Amino acid sequence: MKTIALPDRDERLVLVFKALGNPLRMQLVRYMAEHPQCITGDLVAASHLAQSTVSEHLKVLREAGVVAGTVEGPARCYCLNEDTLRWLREEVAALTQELEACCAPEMEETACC
Amino acid sequence: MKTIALPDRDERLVLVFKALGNPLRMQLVRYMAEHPQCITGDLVAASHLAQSTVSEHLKVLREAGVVAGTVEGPARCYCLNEDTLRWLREEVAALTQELEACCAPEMEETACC
DNA sequence: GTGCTCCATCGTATTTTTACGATTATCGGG
DNA sequence: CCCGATAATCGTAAAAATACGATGGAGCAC
Repeated sequence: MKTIALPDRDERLVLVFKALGNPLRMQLVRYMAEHPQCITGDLVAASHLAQSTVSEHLKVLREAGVVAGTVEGPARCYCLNEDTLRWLREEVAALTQELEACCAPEMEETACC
Repeated sequence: MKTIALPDRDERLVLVFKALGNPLRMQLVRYMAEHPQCITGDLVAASHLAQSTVSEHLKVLREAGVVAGTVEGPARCYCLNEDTLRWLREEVAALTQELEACCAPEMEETACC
């Protein structure tokens, strides 16, 4: 807690959550899930927003490791980073499990949970 | 896409991601995972921030359904909402699976992914 | 080289988030 | 009923995120 920095793991986790915690970026991610080989221009067209805006959002997703963008001729081909998504799923699962180990069996009346 | 609202599912997903996409809130969640019966005051003490600040963050987590706060005498007992975390894990898993169904086997050279 | 297409970055205005102190509300104990 | 303890809410200031047009840069065709 306090002023001390978060462990790298949580820092990355927060970065990924923050990247996914925006409506447009969520839509971009969904679009990429449905269109595995898409280019920035496709995403711009689908979003109905300015090209620069979409580009900024793609940067956030890139920096969080949620997507990868490879140069494909003059364009850039974007796709989701499966490793990150798998890692994210496991981190969320770990949170749940940590809980079950604590709150699990017979403490119904002891307190809130 | 466009100006049309997101489906409820994505709206909720964004809300949860946004709630978790903040360093302090992440720390609060971790604290709750380790201390299943904690009170607002505990979280305030651990965070070294003003009580009102922590209370606002707890509100964000509550409204996203990430935590539940039950009245426990004059205090409020907070704990993680396991249902939400399980749901979140499944949503993330669904994203990954959707991808694997598309990009899966032998398209190594066709494009970026 | 010139030009063209595609995209990232820059500068800026607007909106949202964050953090704080002060205030208000609620629950018990006397 | 009044009090003390515990938290939520309000008002405000500072910081960050968002969206845009304009500019700049990299790749390819010619």
